Amino acid sequence: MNTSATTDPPPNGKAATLDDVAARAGVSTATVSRFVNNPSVVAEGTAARIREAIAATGYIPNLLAGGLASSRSKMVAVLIPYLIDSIFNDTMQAMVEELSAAGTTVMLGLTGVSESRTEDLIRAALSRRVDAIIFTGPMTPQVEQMVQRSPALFIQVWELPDNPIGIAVGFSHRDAGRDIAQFIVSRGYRRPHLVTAEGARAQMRRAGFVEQWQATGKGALSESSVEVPSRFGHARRIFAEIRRMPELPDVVVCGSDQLAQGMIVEAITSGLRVPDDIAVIGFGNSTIAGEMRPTITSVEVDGSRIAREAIAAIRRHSAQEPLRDRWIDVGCRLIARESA
Amino acid sequence: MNTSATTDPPPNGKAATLDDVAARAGVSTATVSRFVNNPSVVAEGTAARIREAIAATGYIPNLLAGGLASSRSKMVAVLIPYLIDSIFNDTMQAMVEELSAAGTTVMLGLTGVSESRTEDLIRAALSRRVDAIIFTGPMTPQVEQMVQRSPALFIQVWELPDNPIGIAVGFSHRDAGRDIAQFIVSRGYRRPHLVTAEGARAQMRRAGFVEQWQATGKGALSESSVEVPSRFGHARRIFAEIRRMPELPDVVVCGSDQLAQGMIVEAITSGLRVPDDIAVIGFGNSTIAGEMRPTITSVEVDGSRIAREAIAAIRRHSAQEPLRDRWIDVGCRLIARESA
DNA sequence: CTGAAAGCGCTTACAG
DNA sequence: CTGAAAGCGCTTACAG
Repeated sequence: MNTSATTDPPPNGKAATLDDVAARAGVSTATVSRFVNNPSVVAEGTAARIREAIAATGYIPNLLAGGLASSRSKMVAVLIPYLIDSIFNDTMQAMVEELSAAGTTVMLGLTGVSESRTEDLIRAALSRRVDAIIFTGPMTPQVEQMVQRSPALFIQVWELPDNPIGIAVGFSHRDAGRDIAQFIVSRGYRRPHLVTAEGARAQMRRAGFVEQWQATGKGALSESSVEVPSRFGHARRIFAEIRRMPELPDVVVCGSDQLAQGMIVEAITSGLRVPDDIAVIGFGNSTIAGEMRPTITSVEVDGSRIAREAIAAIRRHSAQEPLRDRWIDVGCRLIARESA
Repeated sequence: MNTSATTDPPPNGKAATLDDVAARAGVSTATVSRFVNNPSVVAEGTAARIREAIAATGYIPNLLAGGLASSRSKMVAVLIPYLIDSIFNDTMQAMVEELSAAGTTVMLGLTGVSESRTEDLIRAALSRRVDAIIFTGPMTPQVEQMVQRSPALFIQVWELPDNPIGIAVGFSHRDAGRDIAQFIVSRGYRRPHLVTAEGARAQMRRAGFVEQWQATGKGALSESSVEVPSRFGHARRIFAEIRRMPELPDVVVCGSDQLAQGMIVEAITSGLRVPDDIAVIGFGNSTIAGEMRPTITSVEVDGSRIAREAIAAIRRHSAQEPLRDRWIDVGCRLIARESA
């Protein structure tokens, strides 16, 4: 037990390096490096001396140097549109936690809906020589080109594009839309109102919904659109639109649980009962879906699974193993609760 | 105008380096480096040739190497407890956006409430030789020690501790608590119910509230406590507690707008009117505060200002300028809306 | 299991 | 305004 870690000042003014540790432990820097990265390959006696030296010097490896030398940065970029109210938040929470637990540094980029910002962030990620880029945004030719010539693994999550550059971990938004329509039909709703955000994924869900509704539904479909992301605050305007309709819809299909929550608040405030007078369906199964009153019928996406699959793929890619699949379909499932 | 950027393959299989650019432009690597980091110091003719070479080779600087050589990583760590429902989200959104816009890479760490995880993340940040660490968690001796011997600027945000290690950008939670009590008194409420989360900052607000209430309030104060973070989902239990009380409180003071939102939903669902039967106050002035029905009386914290001050401090620190203040008080202000 | 040494791709005094 | 060269702190074949 050596307690000098807290008392020994660094040898000089600056941070301890591998050299300092090696000198103190009486071994070469190569051996210290091996110990730090893969302790099992050094003899136990040597390891003990190195451990002591690391503690005594307060050595913290310089991953800038390490990454440069090994050309493996152990860093992954995570690019999402917003931090606030994003439908990806649960997935990203799991993603960031698991990456950190695996010793990977997470670079966060907020793309908003700006293509130029997205490109800047991709460029920044490539500048850091990230091992992978986890991406939720829409592809542009610029992004595609930058990413293609880089060795970083490009992972599109929350969707399954036809031709992913790297790999995709997600689900079919078209199928999700169909599932919702099917559910609505099975419950006997006849006047659905569909609220769709402008993004590509939301449009895919809309397409699936409309397709299925036209095939099996009975009654008229009305629609509204909102900016991305589908937020709580959009509900006020949408609800006003609905109230102006000659006949009230019997179910409102929302692009997020936050928007669904807003619709419920608007409905209740104006004296309607949910789901009796008007039913509401959300999307994403965020935590509040199960906590709202009434609880919100929503579509669950297994964010942890997406995170795990993405991380497994990164691990394989880093180990030079071939990627097994270009598409990893994690599916999604509708959870019927009180609101519809 | 040179369009070869999109057509020229990289010279060999790997990414272009400064050497490639320098060779193509017929200058030294030093000059290219200067051009990349400070274009104005190179002659215009030279600059033009370098620009062409960069475009042609698709050169993307390696910031691992750059950071190692300059010992300025242009990276900042942002450590927050959660991505979901966090009261910091608006501040952090602004922070990340402004950092990115300034060309700084953001390393994101999710500390949860775990001290060991916090320490791992601090260590990871120091391993990357970040220029600064933006921190919202509680200090531990371990964290303090690691951070103290590092050249990174340590910035505690959303609070003003007595003795910050680096600097603090925040506000007095005690004063915030006092302000809320004062508001309540001024509105004539007499039976406040205070819901406090376990975290240190929430406890400070509680202390300020209780102090002020005892000095100027009239009537009995009741209390509940919740886990951090103060979430929407906590409302159900708290409301049940309140209903069991012999006399209903006339105002519920919540630790976040999300919790306040939950309280409103619970109240309305059980047939109470807000604020007539029971008033509700939030904290943080998140976007939903102004969007909820009724809109939520809350305490505004200027997240953008916190972000800007933090970034200005980082800039000064990186430029070796002396820090001006150890505490930057951005204050906070109560915004009266419909809910109380 | 361990060491000597080259090399990763930049930056930056220093000199001109 | 520009170049030659040392150095940042690691990793990793290669050899033993």
